[in-house]
Amino acid sequence: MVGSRLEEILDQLRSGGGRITTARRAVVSALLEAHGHVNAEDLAATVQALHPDVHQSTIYRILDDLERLGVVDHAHLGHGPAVYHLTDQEHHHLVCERCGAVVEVPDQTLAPLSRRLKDEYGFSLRPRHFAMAGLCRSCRA
Amino acid sequence: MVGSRLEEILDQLRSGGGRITTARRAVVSALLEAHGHVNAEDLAATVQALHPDVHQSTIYRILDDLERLGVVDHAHLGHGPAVYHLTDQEHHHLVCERCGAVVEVPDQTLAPLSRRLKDEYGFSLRPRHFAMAGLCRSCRA
DNA sequence: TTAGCTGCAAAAGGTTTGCAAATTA
DNA sequence: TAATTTGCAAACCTTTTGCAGCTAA
Repeated sequence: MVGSRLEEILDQLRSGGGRITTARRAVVSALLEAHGHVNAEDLAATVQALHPDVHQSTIYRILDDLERLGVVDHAHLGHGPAVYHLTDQEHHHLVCERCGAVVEVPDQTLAPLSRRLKDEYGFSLRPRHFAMAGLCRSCRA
Repeated sequence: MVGSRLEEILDQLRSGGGRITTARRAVVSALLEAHGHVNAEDLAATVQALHPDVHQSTIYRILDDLERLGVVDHAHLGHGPAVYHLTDQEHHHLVCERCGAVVEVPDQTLAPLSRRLKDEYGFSLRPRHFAMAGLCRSCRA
């Protein structure tokens, strides 16, 4: 149920010392609606449909706050703007360099690589933050 | 020998219908000197040390041309500017989200993942284009 | 009441573009 | 000479910031 997830997140904000404002409620709702990756502009459009005077800069600030709380993460899926999503909707992104299609892959697909990088380089992969580029099925000639 | 590699690349430019100019020669030299990833600004600094009036926009245009020729590739290693490198200096990048350290890993480390993504998703990974984020040995607490 | 948010406007950072002048082949 | 490149300035796009006013607690 989405409503309770909303309240859960707002509670996290509250207990992190934050205040519940219209803008914050709206941004979290929009993220929940988005069901995946959204960029700040689309998020703004969704929020502003109901609350026209929520400024884009406020949205960036809220996303920042949520990210600091660990509720939201963002990824760079190509040359355009970053995309944001709730951390419980996590998945890895494969982005087609030609057509821009985004393929989502589950955690366990990256797990072996992740283990190897840790063993060989002491590096803890956090593979959600950046997308992996390539060519999708239909674009690779 | 670097000089011949330079001529090789200039030949590629020529046979691609391009002209050899001071700016182009200087950018390719700077790329050869760089021995790895450089961002446009650093590249500009190197070029401008000898040719002060080569403009930054010219450098972007040349990098674009070289990329179209397949001689150069770029990657996004974090939130900052893109970094460029010659395609024969290819390697994958692991970037520490905390301290910015860049670890280079060889192709074959990514090969199993690459194979799997192709099998399961029909996706051809081109993993050089985007860096993989995480925490380096000294930063993971 | 008062710390914390927000709107606004302006700036920042990286990159791209239009155009006229310079240069290469 | 003709077509490409270049320098410059200005625009662009995404994101950040300073500040004064507003609002949740």
